[in-house]
Amino acid sequence: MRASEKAYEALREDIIEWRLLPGAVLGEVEQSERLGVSRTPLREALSRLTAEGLTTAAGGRGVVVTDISLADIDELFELRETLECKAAALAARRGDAALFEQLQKELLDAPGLIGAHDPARHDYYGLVGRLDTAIDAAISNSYLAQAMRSLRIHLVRVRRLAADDAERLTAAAGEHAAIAEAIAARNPRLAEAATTLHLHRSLSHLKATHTAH
Amino acid sequence: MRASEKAYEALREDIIEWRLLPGAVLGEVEQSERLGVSRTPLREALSRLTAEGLTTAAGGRGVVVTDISLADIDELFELRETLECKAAALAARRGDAALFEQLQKELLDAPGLIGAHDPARHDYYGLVGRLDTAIDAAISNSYLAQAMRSLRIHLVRVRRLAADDAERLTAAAGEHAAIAEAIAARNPRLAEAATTLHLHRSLSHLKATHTAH
DNA sequence: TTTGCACTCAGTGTATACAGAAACCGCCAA
DNA sequence: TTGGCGGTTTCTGTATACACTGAGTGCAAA
Repeated sequence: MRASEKAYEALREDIIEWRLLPGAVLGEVEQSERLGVSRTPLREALSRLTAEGLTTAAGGRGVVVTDISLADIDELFELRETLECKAAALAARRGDAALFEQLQKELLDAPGLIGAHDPARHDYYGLVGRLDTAIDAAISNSYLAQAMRSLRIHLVRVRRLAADDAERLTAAAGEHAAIAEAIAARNPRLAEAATTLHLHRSLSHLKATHTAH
Repeated sequence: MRASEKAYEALREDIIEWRLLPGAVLGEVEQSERLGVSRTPLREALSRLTAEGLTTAAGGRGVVVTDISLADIDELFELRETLECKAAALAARRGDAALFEQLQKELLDAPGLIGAHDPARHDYYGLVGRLDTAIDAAISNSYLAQAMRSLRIHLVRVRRLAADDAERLTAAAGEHAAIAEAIAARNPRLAEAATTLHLHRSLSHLKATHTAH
């Protein structure tokens, strides 16, 4: 793997996992020594992070990890609803019904996954990730897919703020199943509605746990 | 101005103005000599361009200018309609009515600008740009605004393909005026409808002139 | 005591040298 | 004639040295 790639992955993980907190200054020399690469590939990594919005250039004094406020989360979900509703509707028109039927079945069995001994919810998030991937492929619109990918980077970071309690995840799995069902049924409006519902519930849960802290 | 910024602007202009055609290979040494900067800032410029989708990394052999097919234009407008309709609706809810009333008036007078001796349509595009900026500001959603900005980079490039005939520009000015009017009237659904109409007409015109070539 | 200026230093921005990898060309063999 | 293999070459990827800018601090003067 290229050194710049390695540095990028490492820094992104550190930011998403909240090991590097908002406001932290990422000096080029400091980080290049920490990650064992030279300044040139590290600069490239910082450029990518800044372009994605995970860091911001603090004129002259390195880059700092961007903060995420409650207002940001609202904005993020506003865009997310716009993009994902459109994506779900398009997937319902263009997607492979059999694939989404299969995903629906697996999602209905997801409560079993959540109950299992998997602290990181690896299986569950993997399944949800497969639904995302399937939708991305079904919409066959690279620009929309790209916009959703760049959005998900921020969402993963926000997700870490919320308590991943089993109750919410079980409900979320059901909502995801409803989305998959609507797409499999080739019903764009229903897919949109199911997505809207899911996102509103996610946001409510997020805000509830966030304000609790 | 920083050398990397200078290189980025120069390359972006060259690509948008179709001086660097799709498929053109941008070698680091070659371009750094042409633009009078060293390879390091040029690499940063190429990274940004690739992140934005104007170029793609051609594994091992530099980066190449990306092509834009008719299918790409369809995808681009699919995303554009999604984002701009949402933006227009939000602007209608949150925007400053007086500002958009003013813009509407100016847009209704735009046919005068188009008739004037201005081969680059500088005044006209400036006015449309002010409407875009006003909407960006009104939505007060940095993520949505960012998504729209990255989209516009590609759109400017596509616009150069279409013949900027006075007839179409005059009609477009009227459509823009309708959008501004709907926002000023604080009517989200109307703003959305006006935007949908405008984008469909733009796309039709684009396709008509494109297939003519 | 406060304000302004200059000096210092840390850190980025740029250039360049070197290493490694991938593609192209030519040659040889089947 | 064509396919494969190896050398050469040119490119990117990385490291590092140097320059310049901007901020912080300390001292002096009002």
